Parts: sequence; C-alpha cells; structure tokens
Amino acid sequence: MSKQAVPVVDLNAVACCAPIAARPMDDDQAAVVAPMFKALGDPVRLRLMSMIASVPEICVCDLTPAFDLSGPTISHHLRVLRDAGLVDSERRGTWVWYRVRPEAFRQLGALLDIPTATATTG
Amino acid sequence: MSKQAVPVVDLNAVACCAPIAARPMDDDQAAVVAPMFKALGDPVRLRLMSMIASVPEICVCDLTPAFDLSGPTISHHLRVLRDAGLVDSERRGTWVWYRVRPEAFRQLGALLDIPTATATTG
DNA sequence: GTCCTGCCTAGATGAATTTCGAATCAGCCC
DNA sequence: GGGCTGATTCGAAATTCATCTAGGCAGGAC
Repeated sequence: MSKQAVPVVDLNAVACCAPIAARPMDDDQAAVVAPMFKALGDPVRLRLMSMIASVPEICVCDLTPAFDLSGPTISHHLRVLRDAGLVDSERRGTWVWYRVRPEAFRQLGALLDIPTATATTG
Repeated sequence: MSKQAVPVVDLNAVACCAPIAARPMDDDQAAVVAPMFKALGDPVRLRLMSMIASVPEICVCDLTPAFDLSGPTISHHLRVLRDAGLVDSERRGTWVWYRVRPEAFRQLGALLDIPTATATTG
C-alpha cells in the first residue's frame, strides 16, 4: 500500500452536500446519490430532464412527440426521474405537468464542485 | 495502459458548459453526456470516483481493499470511469495510479448549473 | 532463468433495464 | 351513462449490466 493515497480531510460535518472531491464518500451516501446520477445516465432521460428544466413546467403531451418512442416508454422514463427525486408531477385536468425539483438539481451540482486544489493539480 | 488510456468520450465534442437547464439538449449532446452520468450512477463507481477525486492520485492497491468486491470487479468499474473520460490511469512500475480528469469533472458540474431564472421561477 | 505480486482480460451467469402492445385509470364533453 | 383523449400500469421480450472464476501479462526479487 502507498502512503500518499490517504486522504487528508477534516470536513466530517457535511455529509449531504459536500462535493465528491472533498473526501471519500461513504457507502450510505453513495447509495443515496448514485440513483440520481443513474437517472441522468440515459440519453432519453437526460433530454427529458433538459426539456423540463428549460421551462417552469411542461406537459407530457409536449414531451412525448419529441421522441421516437412510445407513450408508455416516455412515461416509464419520467417515473425514473420522479423516483430519483429530480422532478415533480402534477395532474391538472386532462394533462399531467412536470417540473424540476430545484433543490435536487442544486445538490447534484454541489456534489460535482471542485472544492479547492485537490483535483485541479492533475 | 497506452492503448486503453484514450477516453471514449470526446470532451471537445460537447457543447462545453451549457447548463442542462439553459435549453433543451439535442440528441447528439445527450448521447455524449449521458455515459458520464451513467458512469457515476453506480454506488461502487461513485465511491471510486470520490476516492480518486479526493487526492491528487491514488493506487489501485488502495482502492480495492475499500470494497467487498473482487479485484476484477473493481478493475471493471475503473474501466467504465476511464471510458467515460472521468479518470486517467498510468502504470508506474508495479502499481497503476488513477487520477481525475478535471476538465470532465468541471464540465459535468457546469451542466448542472441552474441559469438562475428558469427552474427557480416555477 | 523461476517465482511472486499487482492488475487486467475473457467468458459465463443471474439480475436489472429498455422497450413495446394491451389493458387500465382519470378527466372532459355530448 | 357512453365515448373520447391523455397518461399510467401491466406483462413480456431483448438487451445490457454487475459480478464472479480462471487465466494472462508486467514488473520486481531471488
């Protein structure tokens, strides 16, 4: 085993939103965060997420025609995004509207922050 | 490592740093970016990424014992991260060292930026 | 040279994912 | 109520994925 691989961290306070690069992530936190990244790890869902995040809210009827996929398939992907906590849905009359959950979005962004000088030296 | 060290993802091909929420992402860009998120969408890989990003560089021999998984499995996950363009590897003597690719890391963070007007007004 | 250690590759396998058509649920209009 | 449209859920097929064991290559010690 090498010596310099031991991480030098004292930020044991923040577990929820500390950047990935701040210190090694523990198993529990990884289990919580990974599904969010996983939800964005599909091109269809990434485009759906982008379409939803680009406007205050958007109807499923406006999302589906943008893809060459069946309605149930789009519905499935939207559910994955919703289960991951990235979006919210609300039925209003005939249509169902989706919007982004800004706090989840912000949290993901914070996780990818580069704290200070660790990863920038490579 | 010489032939495998070339990342599959071409970072320059991505519309660099345009946030997901700025405008709907097109199909090509989604196809390039999604594998990066997908690579982070597994708890093991997320912890690996975090361990690598927390230090300037780290030896595989320090990564493997942190998990209850076989060596080949860890090697597989490291390859996924490498193919996604998130990390780089280099053999020096007996050991292989991994380090983060800061530009990929920064780009992912930029993608999750909120352009301060769209997603917060919903 | 031989042996040992560290890491990767190859092949196999059970689990998860993506996708569809069919069926179902929710709301509106006549 | 009956019919229509929008969205989800159900059940199944094809694909992909995470993981293992076995084996191979590179480098150092002898």
